[in-house]
Parts: sequence; structure tokens; C-alpha cells
Amino acid sequence: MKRLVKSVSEQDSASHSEVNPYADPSFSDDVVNWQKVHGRHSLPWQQSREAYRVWLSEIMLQQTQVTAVIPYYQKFLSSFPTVFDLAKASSEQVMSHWSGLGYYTRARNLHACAKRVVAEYNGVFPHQPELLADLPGIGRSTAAAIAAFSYGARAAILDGNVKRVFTRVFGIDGLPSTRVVEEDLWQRAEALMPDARETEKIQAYTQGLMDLGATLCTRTKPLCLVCPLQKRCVALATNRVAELPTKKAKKITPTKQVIMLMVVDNEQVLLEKRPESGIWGGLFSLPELDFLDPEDSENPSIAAELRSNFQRALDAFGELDAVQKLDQISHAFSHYKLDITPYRCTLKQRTTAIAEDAYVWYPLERCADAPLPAPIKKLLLLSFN
DNA sequence: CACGCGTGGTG
DNA sequence: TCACCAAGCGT
Repeated sequence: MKRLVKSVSEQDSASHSEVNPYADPSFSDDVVNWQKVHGRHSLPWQQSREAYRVWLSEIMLQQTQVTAVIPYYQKFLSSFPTVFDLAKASSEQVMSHWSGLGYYTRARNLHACAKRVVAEYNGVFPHQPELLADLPGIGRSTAAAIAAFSYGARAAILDGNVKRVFTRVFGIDGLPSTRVVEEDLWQRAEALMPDARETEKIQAYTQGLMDLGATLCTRTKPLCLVCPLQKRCVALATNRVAELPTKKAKKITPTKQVIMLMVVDNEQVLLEKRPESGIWGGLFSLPELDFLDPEDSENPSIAAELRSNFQRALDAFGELDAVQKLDQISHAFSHYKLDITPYRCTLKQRTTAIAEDAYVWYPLERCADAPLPAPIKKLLLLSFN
């Protein structure tokens, strides 16, 4: 459970924002005036202030680009028009709709959040950022975005766009993910908001910060010449735009190798449900075997080696008939690389008693709509279409 | 509190 | 080709 009560120091700084040394009314004026003329107004989730739609879009947009989100947002809304529809959907339905969008914890939290909003708030998202941030998948910044866009609340966002704009405009060194820099950024975010009297200003300002970061103050090749903040931009004045925000030192990404079994029988493929935590959590995928390096064994035939190693895994599913090695797939995550060696297996006879709900025989014709990781869905579609 | 968590686009 | 992300959150 997250904290619902602000500490004394937080309350103090919030209620005395007029003496916050970072306060500057002209800053929000510049952002708002720019947003009204040059900002984005036609995105699908900007056509309504309904909290359900704002929430859905904000969750999808976490660490994810607009172009990737749009088709998912539209399909989600079509299948689950209201928070009630989403709350009563099955987890498999929700995961199927999220399949391919990544960061699947978001989908599980989305579903859990919908259920809580229905159960605890009669389907109405609360207005207070503190209550929003207590819901699963909604952190401080997303809570502020929902409260601002849906209800006109005066709440500060601090997403990647804002961090990039602020570190450049104010010339802030240091990794934005570190405690000290992030606290400083939050203080500026709180101080620089427009006055609360007009909700339109809050919405235009919040959207304007996001639009500035997304369309002008981009990671590479920022369009400083047309930026409404160019006169006050420290990074531009000191020729450090390319250096800010401070980048993390790159780490070497390890490579993992797995064997995946594509067990096919009667136009169905055997899928295994993955654990809720970890990579591809909550999705179905192909059953995995630890990668076996052929160099380790004393050169048995591939078929014999595979039979002996696969049979134990396949005992649970049926009697093995044939095994065919498929082309290796290389899939890059943000933090490691996965080399997949898929083997297509057919059965002489399927075991009648399959292991509980951990496994499911899935019709090949429905794979396009299955709750699968992107590379696995791609593999299956390529194999059977 | 630094890290784990996906994917498709980009230069 | 491949490194590096892009509207953060939970632990």
C-alpha cells in the first residue's frame, strides 16, 4: 500500500509554492500559448475528457510511443467501452488485447485497477491525485496527468518529456533517475504549474509540456529555433543541448539461449502459461527447455539427442512422433538478448490428462488473437499461414 | 533506490 | 547492423 498522506515537509513545500524559488509565471504562459497554436490536438485520446479514456491512454503511453499506442487504444476502447466492461473481462481477454504492446505488468495492473474502480468507486475514477496514485499501475506522474486532463486538477506531471525539457531549459546535470536530481525536478514541476483558476490552463500546460518534449525538445535533433523556451534555455545558451539530459552509462547486455517446443496436434498448438512475474509475465508462450549445446554431448544424432531430451518434457503432453528444428530467432529486450531455437514436434497420441491450467491446447487459427509475446505470435503466424 | 520490465522505430 | 531509446511503475 502506498502512502496516502503527505509528509510534513511535502505539505509545507506544496502549500508555499509561491515562495518556491523555482516559481515563474511566465514559464507556464509560454508553454500554454505555444500549445494552443502548435501543440497536438487530434490524438485519439484527446477527443474526450472521460477519465476512463484518459487513464487507458496514459497507461498505454508509459514508456511507449504514440504511434505504437494508437491501434491498441482504439481496439481496447472498441472491446471495452467502459471501465465496467474492462472490469468484468477475463484476464486472458485483457492480455490478448495487450499482446505486442510490451511491459505486461501494465496490462495486469490495468485490469486490477478497473476492478478496484468499479468495486470501490462505483466506476468513477477519483479526482484526487493521491487516491489515483493508490490504484495499481498509476504512479505520481500518471495520477497527475489523469487528474489534470479529466478533472482540471492542478497536479504536476514528471515524465520523460518533462525531464528532458527541464534538464535542458534549466541546465540540470546528473542522472534524472537519481534521488537528488529527481527531487529537484519534482520541485520545479510543482512550482512552474499555472495558477489553478482556469482548468483549461492546466490542461494546455500539461499537454504542452508533453508536446514540447515529443515534437521539439526531442532526444536528437531538437528544434531549438522554434522553441518557445529558447530564450530561457540554459542548455541552448551554453551549447549543451546534446549533453542533457545526462545519459546512463551503457551496460553490456547478456544473451540467453532457450529451446522452445512448438507441439502441434490436431490443428492446435500447446501453450504454457508463464509466471505472473518476470519477462512476459501472465502471457502464454511456447514450453521452454534449457538450451543444450550440441558440443557438450558426444556427437549423437540430432534426432536421438532431441528425442531423449524432449521426451521427458513431452511425456506430459503425449507420445512424441517427429521433431523438426526451425530457424533460430533472436529477440532483443531492453536489458538482454534472447536466442530462441524452436523445434516443431508432432505427437503420435495426445495425453488425455493435461497438466491443469498451466497448459492449454490453442487452435492455430486463433493465434493472431492469443495472449502471446510478440516474437512468439510472429513465429506461429509465419509457421501456419 | 537502482533495477527489471517489451517492442518497434531510428540513425 | 545494432545501440538506444519512448507519456513510469513496482519492488
